[in-house]
Amino acid sequence: MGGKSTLKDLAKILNLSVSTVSKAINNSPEISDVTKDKVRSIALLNNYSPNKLAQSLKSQRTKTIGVIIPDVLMTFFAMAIHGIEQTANSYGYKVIICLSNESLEKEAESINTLVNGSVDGLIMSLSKETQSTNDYAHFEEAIRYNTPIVLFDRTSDLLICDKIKIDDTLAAKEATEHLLKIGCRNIIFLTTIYGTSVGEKRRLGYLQAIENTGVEDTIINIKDYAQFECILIEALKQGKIDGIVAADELSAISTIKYSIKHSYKIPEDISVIGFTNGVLGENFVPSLTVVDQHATMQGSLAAETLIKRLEKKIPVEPVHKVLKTSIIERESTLPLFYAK
Amino acid sequence: MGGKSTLKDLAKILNLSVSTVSKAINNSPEISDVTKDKVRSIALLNNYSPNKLAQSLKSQRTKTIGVIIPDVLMTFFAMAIHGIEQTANSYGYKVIICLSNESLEKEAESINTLVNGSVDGLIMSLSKETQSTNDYAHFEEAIRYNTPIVLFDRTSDLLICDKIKIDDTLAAKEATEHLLKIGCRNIIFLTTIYGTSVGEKRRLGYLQAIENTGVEDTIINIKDYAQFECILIEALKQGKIDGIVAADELSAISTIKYSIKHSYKIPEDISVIGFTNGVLGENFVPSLTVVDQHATMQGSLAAETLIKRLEKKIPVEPVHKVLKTSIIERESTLPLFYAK
DNA sequence: CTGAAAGCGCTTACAG
DNA sequence: CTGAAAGCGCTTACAG
Repeated sequence: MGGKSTLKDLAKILNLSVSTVSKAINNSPEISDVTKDKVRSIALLNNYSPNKLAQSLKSQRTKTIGVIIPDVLMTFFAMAIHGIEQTANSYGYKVIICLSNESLEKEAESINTLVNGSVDGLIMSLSKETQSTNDYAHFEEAIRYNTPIVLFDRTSDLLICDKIKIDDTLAAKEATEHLLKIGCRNIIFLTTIYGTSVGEKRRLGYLQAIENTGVEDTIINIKDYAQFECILIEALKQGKIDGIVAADELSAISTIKYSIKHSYKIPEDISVIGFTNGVLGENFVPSLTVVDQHATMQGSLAAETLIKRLEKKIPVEPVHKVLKTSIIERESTLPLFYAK
Repeated sequence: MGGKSTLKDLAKILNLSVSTVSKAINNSPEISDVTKDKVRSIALLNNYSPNKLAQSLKSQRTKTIGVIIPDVLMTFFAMAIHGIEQTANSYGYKVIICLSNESLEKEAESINTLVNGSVDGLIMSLSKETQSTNDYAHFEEAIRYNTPIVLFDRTSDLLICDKIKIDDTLAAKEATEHLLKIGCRNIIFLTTIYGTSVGEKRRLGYLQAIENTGVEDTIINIKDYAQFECILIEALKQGKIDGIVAADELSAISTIKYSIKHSYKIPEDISVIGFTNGVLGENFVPSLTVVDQHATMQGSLAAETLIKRLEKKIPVEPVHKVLKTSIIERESTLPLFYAK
């Protein structure tokens, strides 16, 4: 009644000491059942609930995990958040979210504000800038505070910590091989996420796949969506492209969109495969064949790993989990039995 | 060096009292410049940064705001988060995110865990279940704790607090009128968010728009996406539908997708208008004409309002801000000059 | 079985 | 200008 009640308030009402009340509420075996009952009913009556801040200060644990990701608007990260949140909650943990907006500085700020008492641990996917400059000085703070970090998706070999990811090289290799299998012979790799670890590895996988197949390698790197159409169409004019591996969801969709606009038929003329199993690709016409990176699962595993680490339920060596990706065949690629 | 340093640590090193060190660090005028300098250099050397938990316990302010939304995967909410996060950060606030998953129970849990010390205030958009059962008992806890709440988008008249929203009725009316203007005469309203305040209001706006125009009202309410195609096509067969107002982004896209699949031409046969200006509608072919609800702006305003409320920079009467929506004309509706 | 005391890390009114 | 003391709300080792 009228604001939050504290242990002190209850103690006064009950004519007991704060310690006794505390123990009663925490069901300590030290306390008699009679007292426990009395305390509990008064606690209920006064809607008592312990102050989390005070508990955290005492226990040095917040039961909160910090999540720092580049962007909520990318389907992949929205799905990952979903997984993190669900799993964290099931273990009784809350989630604080910070967005780096692909900026190293904001990533650093986020680490610094979270690390000092606000969270027990961190789940991160690195910003573009961090990955391209390879500058990890801003992680020092987290290390000094002994705050465990779990990296997912966009990870780095220079950071020693738990990691959840997919084998991007292998995934892109398989995606490219899928195009080869259905008969594509002029396959290009298109990326708008150049500079990220995953973009780089996917490029590598593409190159590995076409090695010794006689397919020539063409990498298209688009920095600005404003020039997407122009660059893509120019490339399509060069050779008779029949397959495109796009490094993320939106660029795959854009590829299809502009190709169709310029009278290329998808998948008859060009088969397109993308990354991330999101609503965008699922609902597009033609629907997008994608490499499923199991975003929700990555998030969920990251949360589980972090929590087990915090609760010391896993061995000290860093966890390095690599999820198997799978290809979801949809309409943007020729079906296998069509194979020329 | 080796873990976090506290005021006590610094005091010991400096041979000063904890109080003096605290004041020096907070640049209190009570302290001499010489001492301040000494304290600061030692603080820097030991990477001292104050423990947020302890500060919060003392000041009874966490500088954190809790956000409870139904779903991150809906573009609208992802955009809103983006706005909230950005604005909150610019004011030096952190953001804790909880997802209700459209469930009243989870919404209640989130309120309860956040309200007790973890956050200074709450930004919420109500879950479907909360809105359809009209049960607000779980808000009691927030009220008792005197935690200010700002509601956005999915609000309720039964809750007295700050609110940021759009005029959904008017927006749907304008959307429908847009279809009328381009010549549509058989317009249906399609919704998958029946039971939410916004869904209901949009339905009303549609009805208002067609009143006295001779257009017959047809409401299609789809509960399960598995039946979307079937229900939609059945409806299209009934009459010669030439316009569809869809209550959200995904249902608009699905409408277009299945219509095209069944050989209807968009927009030549049917013009489709949806809600939310997201990547999905923007990149679809044909691109989607939408009512822009200014999701990011709603989030940003919600954050600003909450923070001003917390810092007592606005009058006590609840803020009720209604954003003007705008229609973004794209390819899924006939252009105006085509009007029959 | 109950309570007084110390302490988590900080701030601030009060003395000196 | 500096410091001792109290307190934010809790927990827990120690006495009784």
